[in-house]
Amino acid sequence: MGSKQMTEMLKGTLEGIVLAILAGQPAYGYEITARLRDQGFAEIAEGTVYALLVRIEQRGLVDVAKVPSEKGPPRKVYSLNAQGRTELEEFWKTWSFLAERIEQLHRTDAAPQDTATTEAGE
Amino acid sequence: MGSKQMTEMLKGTLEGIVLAILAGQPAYGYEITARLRDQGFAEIAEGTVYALLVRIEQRGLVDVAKVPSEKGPPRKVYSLNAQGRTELEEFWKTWSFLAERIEQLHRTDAAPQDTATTEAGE
DNA sequence: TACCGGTACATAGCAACACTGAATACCAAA
DNA sequence: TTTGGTATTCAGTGTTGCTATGTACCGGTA
Repeated sequence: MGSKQMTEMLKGTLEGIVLAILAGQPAYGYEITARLRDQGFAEIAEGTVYALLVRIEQRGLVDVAKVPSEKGPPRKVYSLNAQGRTELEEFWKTWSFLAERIEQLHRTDAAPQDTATTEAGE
Repeated sequence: MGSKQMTEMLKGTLEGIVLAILAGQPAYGYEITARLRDQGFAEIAEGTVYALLVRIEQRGLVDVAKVPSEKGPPRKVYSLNAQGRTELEEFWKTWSFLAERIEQLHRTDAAPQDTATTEAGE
C-alpha cells in the first residue's frame, strides 16, 4: 500500500478513524500510530498522526492529560469529549452516505465484469 | 450535506466515483455533474468536476472526443481507456481496504453507543 | 434588436489535509 | 559513549475540492 490513492483517500477519513479509536479508550500519539499499524495502516507517518491530534485538540474535540512515561518523554493522552463524540457521529453519517453510494457504483459498474475480463485485460 | 467533512472525504474518492461513472459509458462534464446530483451528491460544484476531468485526461486515464451540441458549445466526451480501467481497479482495491477497516471500527466503537433508536435498528 | 436562461467548459485563488524529513527529548543497555 | 526504542513537534511540499468568475453557444421572448 502507501499508494497516492490511499494518501488522498485518507483525507477526511483519518480523522474519523482516530476519533473512533479514541472513542474506545484514551490514547497518546505514539500509541495511536502503533494501533493503526496493527490494524493494517502500515504506511501512516507518525508526523501525520501528531499533526492531526494538534488539530482536533485545537478544535476542542478532545481533552488532553500529560502523563509521565517510564521510557521517554511525557505522553500526551487524548480522550474524546462530548464535542468529539458529536463530531464522530457526524463522521459516521457522512461516511455512511458516501460509502453507500460508492458501493452502489461498485455493484453497478462491476456488473459486466466477472472473474477474468475478456477484452482489454489491462 | 455539503459539510466540511464531506469535502475532505471526497478527496481521493471523487476521482474513483467519476472513473466508475465513465466505466459504465462515456460522458461529458456537464452530464457527469448532473448524474452526480441525481445520485445524491448535490453539493459537488461544476468547477470541481471539470478540474478533475482535466487531471485524469492529463494522466492519460481517458480518451476525449469533441462532439457538437444542439444546445450549446461542443461537448468534450470522455471515455475510460485501458489505463483508466487499471486505475479504477486500483481504486476499488484501495477503497475496499479502507472501507473494511473503517466498518470494523464502526462496529467496534458503535457497540457501547446508543442513539435515539435501538441499536438493532436494522 | 436586446435580453434572459439553460447548456457547456475553463480557471485563478483559497483552504484543508497527509507526507517528507528533520529535530528534540528521555531513558536503558551495549 | 553510542545505539536504539520511546515520544513529541514542526517547516515545507503536493494534491485536492471549493468559490467565484468568465467565456461561449443557442432558443425564446419582449
